[in-house]
Amino acid sequence: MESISFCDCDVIHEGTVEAVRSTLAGQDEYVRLATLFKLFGDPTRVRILHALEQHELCVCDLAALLGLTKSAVSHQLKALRLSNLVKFRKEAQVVFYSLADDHVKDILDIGFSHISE
Amino acid sequence: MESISFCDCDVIHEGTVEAVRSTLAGQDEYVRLATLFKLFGDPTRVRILHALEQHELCVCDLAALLGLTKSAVSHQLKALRLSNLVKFRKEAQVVFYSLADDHVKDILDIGFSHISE
DNA sequence: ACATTAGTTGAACACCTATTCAACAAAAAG
DNA sequence: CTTTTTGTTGAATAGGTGTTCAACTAATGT
Repeated sequence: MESISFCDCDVIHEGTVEAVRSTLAGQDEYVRLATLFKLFGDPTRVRILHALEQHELCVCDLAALLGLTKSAVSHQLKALRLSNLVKFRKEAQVVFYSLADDHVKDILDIGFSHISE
Repeated sequence: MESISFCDCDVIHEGTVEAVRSTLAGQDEYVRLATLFKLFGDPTRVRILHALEQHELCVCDLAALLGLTKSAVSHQLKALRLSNLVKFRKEAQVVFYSLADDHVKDILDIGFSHISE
């Protein structure tokens, strides 16, 4: 019993596992990747993002469009803002939100194309 | 006060909102979209998917590679299987998992390219 | 037959998350 | 100045999620 117990089983395909291991990224990268996709993993947020893909909108516009409270929209926009998926400009007391860059649209598009098959 | 209260505010840019509304998909589509992205929204699952992108692996391989129990891996693989993101073949008592199609790799790639900027 | 191993499963647990509510700041309008 | 409205925020609550644990099946080997 000299084997280091990485897991609860005798390892099977050692060569393959080591080959794959050398190609994997660090844990941090997967956390960042998951954090990104998690933002697309909520119906309300993808609706907000898809709406903003069409046109810049203020918080009230989004609330009216999606049937939500301003508070709910604002909370979600904060999450999207902190991850740099949306940007905003302030005009008087109205805050207009829009997509931060084309990457967001690309991710939405690839998702749409996947679910329609 | 004859206005229908879609939300807790007087609506602002009615024309824009209606224009955007006509381009949006049904709620079901956003739920499906979010369900898809949610599967990529967990560090363990994206590590599994990225490993399977390199080579097909059995449950023990994945457990050893990622430092997880077989149970934890199996639970995640079940979720990925039910959404048709991975497929499997059984050889004796060993179950080999691999990516279901190239779409999975495409989604991972676009995610990686987004976080590296 | 019996023991061992790969894999699955359901329940339990702790943790996270999305919406609601109430309170608040800031700008506009009266 | 006072009121109204957009927008943000923090606390609270309810629902969802990932891992662990124990029990189980199926296939292998002795």
